Formats: sequence, structure tokens, C-alpha cells
Amino acid sequence: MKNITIADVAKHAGVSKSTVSQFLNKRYEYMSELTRKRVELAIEELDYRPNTVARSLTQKSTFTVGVIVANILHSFSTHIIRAIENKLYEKGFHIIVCNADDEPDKEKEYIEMLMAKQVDGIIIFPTGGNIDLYKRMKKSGFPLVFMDRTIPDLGIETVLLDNEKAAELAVNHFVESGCSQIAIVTTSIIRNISPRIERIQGYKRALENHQLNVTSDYVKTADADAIPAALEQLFNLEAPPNAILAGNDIVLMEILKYIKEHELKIPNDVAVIGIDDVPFASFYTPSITTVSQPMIEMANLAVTLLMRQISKENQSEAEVYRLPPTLIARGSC
Amino acid sequence: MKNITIADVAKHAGVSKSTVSQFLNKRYEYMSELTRKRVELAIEELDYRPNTVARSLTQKSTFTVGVIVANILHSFSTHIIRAIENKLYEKGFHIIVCNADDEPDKEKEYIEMLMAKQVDGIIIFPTGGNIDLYKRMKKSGFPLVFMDRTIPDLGIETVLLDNEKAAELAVNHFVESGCSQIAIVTTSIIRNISPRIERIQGYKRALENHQLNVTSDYVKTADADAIPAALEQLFNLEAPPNAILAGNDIVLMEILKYIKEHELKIPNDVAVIGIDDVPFASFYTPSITTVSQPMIEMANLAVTLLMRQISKENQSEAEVYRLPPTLIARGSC
DNA sequence: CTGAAAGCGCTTACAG
DNA sequence: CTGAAAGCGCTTACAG
Repeated sequence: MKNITIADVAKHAGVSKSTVSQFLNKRYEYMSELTRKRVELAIEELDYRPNTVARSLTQKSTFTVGVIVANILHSFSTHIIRAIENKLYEKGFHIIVCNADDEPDKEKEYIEMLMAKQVDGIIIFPTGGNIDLYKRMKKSGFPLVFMDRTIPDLGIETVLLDNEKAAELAVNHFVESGCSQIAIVTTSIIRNISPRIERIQGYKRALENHQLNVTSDYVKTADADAIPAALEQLFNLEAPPNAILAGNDIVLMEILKYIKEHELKIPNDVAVIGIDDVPFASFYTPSITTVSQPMIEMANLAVTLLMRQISKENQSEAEVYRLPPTLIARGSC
Repeated sequence: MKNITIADVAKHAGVSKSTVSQFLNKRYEYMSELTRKRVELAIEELDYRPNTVARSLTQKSTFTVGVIVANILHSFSTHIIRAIENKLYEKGFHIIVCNADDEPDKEKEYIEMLMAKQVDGIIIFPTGGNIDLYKRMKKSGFPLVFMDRTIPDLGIETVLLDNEKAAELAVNHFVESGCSQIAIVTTSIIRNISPRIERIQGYKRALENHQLNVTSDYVKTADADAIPAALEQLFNLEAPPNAILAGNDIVLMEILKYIKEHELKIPNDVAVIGIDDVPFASFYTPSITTVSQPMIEMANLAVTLLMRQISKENQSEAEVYRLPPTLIARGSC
């Protein structure tokens, strides 16, 4: 079953391929009314659809953007993907979704595949493990925006949460509720993943602002599967915390699991705040106080920045955009 | 900054483009050891990467698969996307993710865009609103697999849950726990979305098997935003149910919200089972009994079927594959 | 207003 | 073993 091409349409309409092409690109000034009608009819009769691949080859644009998330298991990632897809759909772009699984090698492979595919740009939640590659992309002028995580000195446009502020909001709320033994738990920081580092920074700063002690015992970082053990340590301290800030949704779920298993009461035994507004927060018992990220705004901004790069409009310096978090006070603190 | 092409490599290595192409395609038999080395070196020195778009144009294959989900808000959808991406990554394929938002028009546009992009195949969670288009795709031999929802008489390979069984498992569990006033709530069935219809069927059949009455009052279907009102009706019946089966994760969350707001006790006032094993099920209070779908198996099977179609190996009849659900008994029933 | 020709960057017979 | 040529399905100057 042969695919019909622009040549078939041209023949059917009795015009040249050039003219059909002009028609496809809506440059109707270049043809008479009669020609236009003829081409239109031919396209309809043959049910012709232009082959985007061929067009991309000449135009050097695929109207496709790659999105590489570090870890698709975070609900934040899927929400951002959804919002990006939504925004890009309006602009006639498609997204290729890739999950690096927190593995720099996988991320590298994806970047190369996407570039070989001639995507017009990439939005990355960087693993942080491919600095040289990021630099080369930046240097070659390839449209690139980082999301969620920043990497210093690269000059790459980045959209993320004001993470210090997020932790600060949480700590302030704990303090206002009378908690003073405040701990923070995040996933691993071995690769210096910026939001985690920054949330810990913000946590420390906020404690200091309140003249509270910062103890390293109260700062736990571990891979997702080691979180239960970390919590065990935390609660077996001589002076266990009476408040825990969960660095993200996965940590929050581990904390809630632990609390349930050990039959602790929230907020009496321990108060809890989670960064990322999980879907069950409002109807959990007690309802969970969270710090939410403006995910749609973040996605839209990333798309805007990327599109600006794609259309070469970006004269300005690359910036790091930190969007403000919001505390949603509920029953867990 | 000119992109380097196969011609540059050929010149640099002092061979023809044909030879470089053979090298790229690993057909080393077609060249001497020396030539091979030369080409290898040239590619390295120039840091050359083949342009996949050009390759796709000649080879008629993009190594890309489209995935159109009906509604990305269901956690089921994102899990399936993740699993498909994972499986396809192994095979060197990328996925373009599209969210039809339950709108047939949007679905149609996506299908056409994807086909224009020459994707090698599409996995669709069909809205059910584009029967003619599905038929044409099938007829033209375009690789196509349906996920989650089946549409009768189309002869399109489909992977879904054994939905009747899923509802039956839940009803049986309710009955075993002593509930007899069992209701079911699902999202809207206006477009005859098969899993919803089938879950209601399974629910009815199971009730009959237990010699229980089937009342239409106990079967509620509504769009997500109308679920609270539907629940209101349900609980204001003269004989309100003492057990509710949630047709999916979104409905489950609405039910839990309602229950919390009205200070009802699970399972004493009302027992609850949800289809789809939500992440918070295990640590909710009480923990939630769910019926889970074998999502990874479903995704893998869909990929296998699609790949078989892509490589034209599918002599067999198109089949509908119904995978078995599993009941995970917890505290809510 | 219209069309012939060249080109995008590959691959694939085919000839030598 | 190696290369010239044609072709994939478009677009884009350019000439008339």
C-alpha cells in the first residue's frame, strides 16, 4: 500500500510539486484562486497528509521537544510532564518523554538519542552527572532548559522552586505550632542534587532565625529504600524529634508508613509537613500540611524559555528562576 | 555552526558516503579492516552523529511509538506510560506521550499528528469517539494496540484488565466481610467506556451469585466533578449502602473525601474497596483494600503485541487480552 | 502565477 | 572491497 506523496497530489491536481508545497505552507499569494481550489480538492480526494519527517529534514525543525525527567516516580515529575505536554500541544509541538531513572549514563544516552532525532530543544531534570555534556550543549547553542534542579556556573536557564523558602515556610509553621525538635528527611544528596541541598539549607537557616539548635542528628538523607532505617535512627535518638519535614512526596509516604506501623499519633507524637502537595493530603487523617510547588507555572515558564531559545529570541542572560512555594496548613501540624 | 554530515565524514576518511553508511549500519563485511579503522577514526575526530531524521526518511522507520492516553490524571495511565517507556527503551525506541483529555477531537488530532510524524506504531487508551478512524488505521495495516479499553468488532489487539473479575473480587470480599448493601460508583459511562461498563457488569453478576438484590440506586456513574453529588444521593437513600466499590482511583479519592467530611467510619459505617492500588492504600487509616491491575505485565504485553505488528510477524488473529486482577485485602473492608 | 532544479542527510541496489 | 547514482518526500530559491 503505497503512501501518497506530494508528487501524487501534484499530478492529480495538474500542477507542480512546488505549488502544492506552497499550498501546504499556506502561501496562497503565490497561486491563483483556481489553482488553490484544485490543490485543495486533490488533497481531499487523495486524503493526503504531508510526511513530517521529510519536512523536518529540509526545515531543520521537528516540532518536537524532549523531556528527560530524573525520576518519573515523583508525582511532581508526572505533573510537570502533563503541564508541559499541555502547553506545548497548544503550540503544535509534541513531547518525547524519557526517564533517566537517576542514572547519568541513561540520561546521556537519552540526550544523544534526542539530539540525533533532531528535537528542537530539551527540558531536563538533570541528574547532575553529565556536566561536560551539558556544557557542550550550551556551547553549541542547543535549546536547553533545566527544571527542578540547578547546576552552578553553567549559564543554563533553569526553573525551580525557591527551595530554601519552602523549607523555611515549613519550619516557621512548626515553630508557630509549638514544635522545637524539628528534623528533616530527604532522599540522597550524594550527587549534590540542588533542591535537596537547598531545602536543608533553608531548614537550617530557619532554625537559626528562631534561635533553635541545628543538630546533624536531625538531618537525614538516604535513598528511598533506606528511609525506613533512617527514620528508625531518628526515633531512637535520646531526644527524638517532635516534628519532621519530608523533603518530597516519596519521603512523606515513608514517614507516614513508619508512623502508622509504630502507632504514633500525628501531630501529638510527631508533627509532619511534606514538600509537594500529594493528592491524598486533604483527606488523610489527619489531613497533611504541605508546601506546594506552582507546577503549572513552572512548566509554562520552562516552555516559554525553551521556545524563546528555539526561536533565537533570547538575547538576555540565562537566568535561574525560583518560583515561590505555598504552605497549605492542614491538620498534621 | 554547520552540522557535520556523512559527507564530511566521508571526505575526512577519504572514502565514499556509501562506505560510511555501511559502517554506520555495522555491515563491516563490506569493507577492509583499514577502511573500517579510518571511518571509525573520522567519526570520532569529528564527533559525528547520524541524523536520525534523514535515516527515517529512507528507512521508513522512526523507532518512535506514540502513546495516547485518554486521561493522564489516572495514576494507572502514568504507571503504564512509565512501564511502556521502560520496555521500549530496551528496544531502542522512544515514546511520544499524548494526553487526549477524554476528548475525541483531541485524540483524532494526535493520531493524525503521530502518523504524519511517521511513528512506527501507536498504543491508545481509546476515547471511543473515533471509530471510523480506528477502522481506517486497522485497515491500512498501521500497527495499533488498544490499552485499558476495548471496542467491539474492530479486530484491534487490546490489552486490558479482566474488569468483570475485578468487580467480582471486590463484591465477594464485601460479602465475606458481612456487607450486603453494596454500591458501586464509577466515572461517567456516556461513551460506553468498556472498563466502567464491565466493572458494573461484574458487580451485578457477583451480587446475583450471592442472591443479593441489584438496585439501580446503588449504581452511580458521574463525571469526576459530579461524584460528590452522586455520593450525597447515595448516602441519603432510605437504605444507604454499607459498602462502596470505587471504580477507579479518582472515584476512590472522592469517596474518602466525602467520608472524612461527613465523619463516617470505615469500615463500620461503610466499607470501601478501590479498583487500582493507590500509593497511599497501605498507610491510610484504615488501610484501603484494593483490587490491583498487573500494570507492568499489561504494558509489556502491549509493547510485545505492537512490536510484533511493526515487524509484520502477526499472522494470528487480533485478540483481546484480559489480564487478571488481584485483591489486596487491607483494613477498609 | 507557475514549475524545473537543487538540496536536506541519509540508504540501497548496482556496477566494477 | 568501494563508489557513483538514484531515491526517500519534502522545501526553497530562482527563472520565466
